[in-house]
Amino acid sequence: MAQQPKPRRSQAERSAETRQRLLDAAVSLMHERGLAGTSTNDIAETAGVSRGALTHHFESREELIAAAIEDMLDKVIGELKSYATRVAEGESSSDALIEFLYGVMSDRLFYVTLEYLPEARHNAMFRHRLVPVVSRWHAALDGIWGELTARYGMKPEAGRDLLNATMCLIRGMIAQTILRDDPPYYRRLLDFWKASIRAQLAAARPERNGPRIVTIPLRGQ
Amino acid sequence: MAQQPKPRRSQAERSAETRQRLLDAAVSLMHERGLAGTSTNDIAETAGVSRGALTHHFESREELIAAAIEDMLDKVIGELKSYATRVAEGESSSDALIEFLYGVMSDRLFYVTLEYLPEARHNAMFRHRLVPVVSRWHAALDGIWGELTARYGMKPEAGRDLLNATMCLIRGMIAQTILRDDPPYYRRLLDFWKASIRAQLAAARPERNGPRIVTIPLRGQ
DNA sequence: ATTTACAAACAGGCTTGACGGTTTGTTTCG
DNA sequence: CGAAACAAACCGTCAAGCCTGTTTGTAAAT
Repeated sequence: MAQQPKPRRSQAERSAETRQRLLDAAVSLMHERGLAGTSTNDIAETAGVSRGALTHHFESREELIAAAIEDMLDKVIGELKSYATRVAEGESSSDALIEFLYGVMSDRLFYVTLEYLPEARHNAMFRHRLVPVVSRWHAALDGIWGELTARYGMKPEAGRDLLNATMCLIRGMIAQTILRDDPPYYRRLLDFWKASIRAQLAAARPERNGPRIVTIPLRGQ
Repeated sequence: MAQQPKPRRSQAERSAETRQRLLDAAVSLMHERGLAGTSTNDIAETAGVSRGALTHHFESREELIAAAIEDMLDKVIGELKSYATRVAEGESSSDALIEFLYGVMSDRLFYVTLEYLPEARHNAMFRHRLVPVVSRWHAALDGIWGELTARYGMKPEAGRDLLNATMCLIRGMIAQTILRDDPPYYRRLLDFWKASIRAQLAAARPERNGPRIVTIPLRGQ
């Protein structure tokens, strides 16, 4: 019989852990069963706490869901910033960045987003609660991308267009995976996009190694 | 007292109208209140028929929702095909096509799609029911786009990449509108994309009017 | 001892699918 | 043709299930 591990945790510790377990459970269930299929009962059970504990920590289901999304996004923003420092140290290509972004989005992030977007669309309270968090996420994205495009001597505005297009493309791809299961298709599309970005970045600094893709049409002139 | 307009409709006519009213109501409500906020009660009320009539025509809520989506998609496929004939007659540019596609998607189509995608993701029956309809939609898209790219002498594969990227971009943009209300942003992004497509199409037929966008970097060489 | 964290039971509301009954249209047959 | 038999469309009600938020009770920390 092992000694019971009871290190007499402080209230703050107990509380924080319970809260975190609930947040994690909420995100996992949203991902696995969808928002509609995620009841407060399920969340409490998955978290291994009672429903009473849940109602103690969160005023309503909506509040819990919003907090869970916020927590998820903050963690991903952390990942993004740590990646940004690596880019700043010159350890990244546009290909790698696109691959990284697609990885982050398709791991769980955008599938969970697809779960709560409808709710955000029809529930103003919920939406307003989430907008600032999403803004932080975009700011973090802008930072890392600005780093990259600046290095290529690209104008910030043009770079931002490229970033925004990239993110929209990734969103659209992931949304499509739900009704079209075709990995080679997505692989091909992502490679196509990486090549496009490479070409545009190369075109942005013609003084260095010059544009390689755009030279092809010159034969015709 | 006006004569009651009772042209003694046949059973088939009565039935078809009731059914159609239910389908239309279901799509409208999905768009306005979301899938979760659309009960069979609401649908029957909006359609102006009794709930009994609803259960008579559709075995279950799920079946009704699926039929409504199918109906919506089939109608849009119709629009698409009629647009395709206009393209075949040479009455369209890539700019106009992109604008048309964005218009179709953002009018209702993709917002409704965002409503049922989560359900499709977690409900295999529902998903399998929808896959063939979505395939028809993509086939219609391929047709119209192939028409356009062929006219520009572009290889079918390259053209398809462009189409797929365009559709994913549009999907991602529309998804983003829910948490980012910023029309100029979307306008700008769409214009950016139209320019990109124009450049790629121009590059595909250098023998005609030659590439205009890609000539800029030549100064540096 | 008092506040905080947690637990369990409860009540109200909503939704879906099922069922019996009614109206309307169609077909059969004298 | 006309009535009767049949089938389809339609209506209103009901019961079972689930979910959320509330309330009441207990244990743990300060």
